[in-house]
Amino acid sequence: MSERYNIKETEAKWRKVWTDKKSFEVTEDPSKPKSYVLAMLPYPSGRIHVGHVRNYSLSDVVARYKKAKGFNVLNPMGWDALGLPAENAAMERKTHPKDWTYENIAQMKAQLLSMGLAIDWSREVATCDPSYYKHEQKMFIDFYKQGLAYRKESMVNWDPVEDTVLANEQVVDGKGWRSGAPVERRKLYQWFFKITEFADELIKGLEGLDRWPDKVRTMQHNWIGKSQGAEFSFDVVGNDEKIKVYTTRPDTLFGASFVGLAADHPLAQKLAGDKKGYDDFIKTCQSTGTSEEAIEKAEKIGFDTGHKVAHPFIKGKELPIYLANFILMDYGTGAIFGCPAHDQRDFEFATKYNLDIIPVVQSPDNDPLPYVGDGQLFNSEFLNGLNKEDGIKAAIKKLEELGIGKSVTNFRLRDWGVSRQRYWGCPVPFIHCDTCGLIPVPEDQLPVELPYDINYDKPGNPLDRHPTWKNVDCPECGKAAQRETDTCDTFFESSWYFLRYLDPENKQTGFANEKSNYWMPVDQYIGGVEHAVLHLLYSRFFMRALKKCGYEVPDEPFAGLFTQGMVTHQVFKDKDDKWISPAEIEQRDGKWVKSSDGSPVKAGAVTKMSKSKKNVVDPQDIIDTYGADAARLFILSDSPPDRDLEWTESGIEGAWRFVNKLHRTVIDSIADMPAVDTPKPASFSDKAMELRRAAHQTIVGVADDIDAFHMNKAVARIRELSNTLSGFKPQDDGEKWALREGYEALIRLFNPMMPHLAEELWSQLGHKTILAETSWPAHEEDLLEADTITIGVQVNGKMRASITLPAKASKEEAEKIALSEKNVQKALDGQTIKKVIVVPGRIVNVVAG
RNA sequence: GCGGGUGUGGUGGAAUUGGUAGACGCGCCAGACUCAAAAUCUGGUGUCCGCAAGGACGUGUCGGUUCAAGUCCGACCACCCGCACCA
Repeated sequence: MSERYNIKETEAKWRKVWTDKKSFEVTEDPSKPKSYVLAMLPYPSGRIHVGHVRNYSLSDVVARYKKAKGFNVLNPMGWDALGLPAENAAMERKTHPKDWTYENIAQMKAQLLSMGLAIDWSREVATCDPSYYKHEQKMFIDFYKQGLAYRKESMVNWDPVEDTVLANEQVVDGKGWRSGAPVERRKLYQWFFKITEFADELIKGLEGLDRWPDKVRTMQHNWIGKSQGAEFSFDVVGNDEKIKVYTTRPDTLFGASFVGLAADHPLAQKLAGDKKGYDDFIKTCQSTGTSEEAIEKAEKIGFDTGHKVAHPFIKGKELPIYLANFILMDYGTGAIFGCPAHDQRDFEFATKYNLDIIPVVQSPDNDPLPYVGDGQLFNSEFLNGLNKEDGIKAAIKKLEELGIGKSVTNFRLRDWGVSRQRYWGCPVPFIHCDTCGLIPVPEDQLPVELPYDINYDKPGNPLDRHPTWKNVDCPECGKAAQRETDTCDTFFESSWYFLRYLDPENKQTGFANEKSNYWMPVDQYIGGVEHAVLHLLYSRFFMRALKKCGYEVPDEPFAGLFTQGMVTHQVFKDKDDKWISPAEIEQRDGKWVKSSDGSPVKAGAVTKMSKSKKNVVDPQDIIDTYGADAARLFILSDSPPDRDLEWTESGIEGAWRFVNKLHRTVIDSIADMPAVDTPKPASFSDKAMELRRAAHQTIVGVADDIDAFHMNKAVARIRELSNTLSGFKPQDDGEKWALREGYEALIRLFNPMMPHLAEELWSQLGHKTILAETSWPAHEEDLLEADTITIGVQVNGKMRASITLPAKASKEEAEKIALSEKNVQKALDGQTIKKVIVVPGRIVNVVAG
């Protein structure tokens, strides 16, 4: 009987071996194909969560697998260390964002190390380090010089009590999360990156990303939201003002019954500022959140300015001008014409304010209004009889002839607002001088470092009220000037970090071009689907922007992308209807009760892990109890990686049992195996051949599954082969040899998932090499085909029997065997056979009647 | 509101992309070992009828195409996620 597997000691032993041998540290090697495997870098919150374990288990499988397949694999790790949570923690716990962050990094690094990841830690970066953000300050200035960074006024959520800008997530039910005061919308001067300059290129680039999930490409496509339409101006009746509108449906212009302006449209104040109720209306609009969701969901309200515009096509017709809360100043021109008969929102608005609803498009199926589909135009003078497409063209042509409009391409994509009025971010490297204006910080004065001595006693931005930090001499004229106190959105850091890994020693100039040329683009990027748009789009924008500034980078940063699903867990409530952690409960007689006092517990839905619902599992507890291999295995089993994974106690226990069982059966089987490197026998028994086929088919199957990210299927195959091997009792030398061959293959196949156990067993089997430096097992082509197969036989499409026949049997043979089967005869019951369909290797279907 | 996704046994999920639905795992049931328990091992396990052989039903719902549909087409239903200052 073998000794029990000592997981803790063994796992630590092998991690030390990998570290000592620097197994995962790499350099550029042009003689080998490279593979840059990258997991999204974590935010250092303090503890790793199960989502991290899933992410890094996946990237580790890919990294180890690719390495075994002969690739020069780079798999780095770093810390997305700037951001809001550090400041919240600092305020709550009277600590400093920097101290809090670095403590968290130390803790989380220890946790990640315990997972046994094949990471090149020599390249580790933390984005809060001035040696990191120095480079982005340089980039920021480069962007500015190329016209890719600029300042303009923009709307923010403003907390009037805290005197600060609020993130959308800090707005709860329209109120500041801390102060509880109703949130206002305010305009502020802010920095923007001109992502819209590349809108078209970013759409076109999506076509080439064939190793990205379709859904992410679709989401980005829709996010950029290219639309073709017309822009034209209405004359305001009674004064010289013009209102420029954007529309994708100029063909419905004869159905227009009003013109709508965004509440913050430049003309709004002028047209309606003196009217009764205007201030209240603006206030109501400002109390709505700034998120698109909040605006779209809010009840559609309007304000009649009392002014009118002239219809450009219909002489003498005038349309009322309304302010409306559903019109976005950021999209199009911030003004629309409303055609209630053919637009859902306009329809609701017109119904509410009793405006005309004039149908001009005939629905072929007489659909009810509003009808947004294609159809023949009517009530539309020169457009009558045309369809939508031709109508749009004709309407634009007319607008052009009248000299009031033109065809335009519009994007939903807005420029990226990067200003944050917070401390724990990369300082925007600019100086405001009363004489010289806005001046970039000279390169030799970079980085602009964050001051350490700050306080959170007062509301607002700590940089803004710091006694000395913002005082600086103007680099141009030398007079007293002030630093920009805005910091950057933390998406800035994550937009280029994968370049920073490529040249870790070079702290001065960022990334060297030769090195980035070797490693870029990232071959396999892995992370949460929640980044489908922002982070992944910003990174794509960055490559193009950097290129424009002369940096040598590819257009597309990530050649392959995989987005993993969330990790979920069941939620529970105690007898007082309060959320209760799964760690505090247990099952007794099939019912959930609180462990401490046996009181009843209600089981709820399976949802995303969240602290507030207390359904969070700490992976460190799991690793400490079951070991890293079991944790990794569980998370890779069962659920396909792109779908949500439900965390269950029984699941992790099952994985742990398998780890132990593998260890036990391999150790117990050593006695049945020949010594390591025993030459292959000349011949094998049928039983041995069957075993060898199973092993070789599994080698190919697991590789295919990993290539396709079907880790759950790869694990299932490994378990199948393990079951086959553990039930095999060898009788002769050939069978013994086949058993060793099978186990050695098995160990190499599960090495990417359970690397500690694999190394241990590999060494127990007598190998002096380590698996981290051992190749993927080779397969023999002629062992991939079975010699007999079993296929089904249908009669009139219903399964009636299954037959076993040689794999190479002809159609005729298959038909003959099928028809002679007694259940087939019975099902035929003397009917005439009309047709027999034979799909070789698949099925026989007898059609009779 | 807009956009995206998912739906198969008690349960997580397989199904070579139109060809034996339920691989593999979890759970459950029975048995072996044990004074007992744990661990481990063996067998069973979609539902209904049947002692069995076997039969009927079965992939969210309804309809269609096909020799053959979880897979293709049409219409619905339910749930989940994202929406630009969370990372």
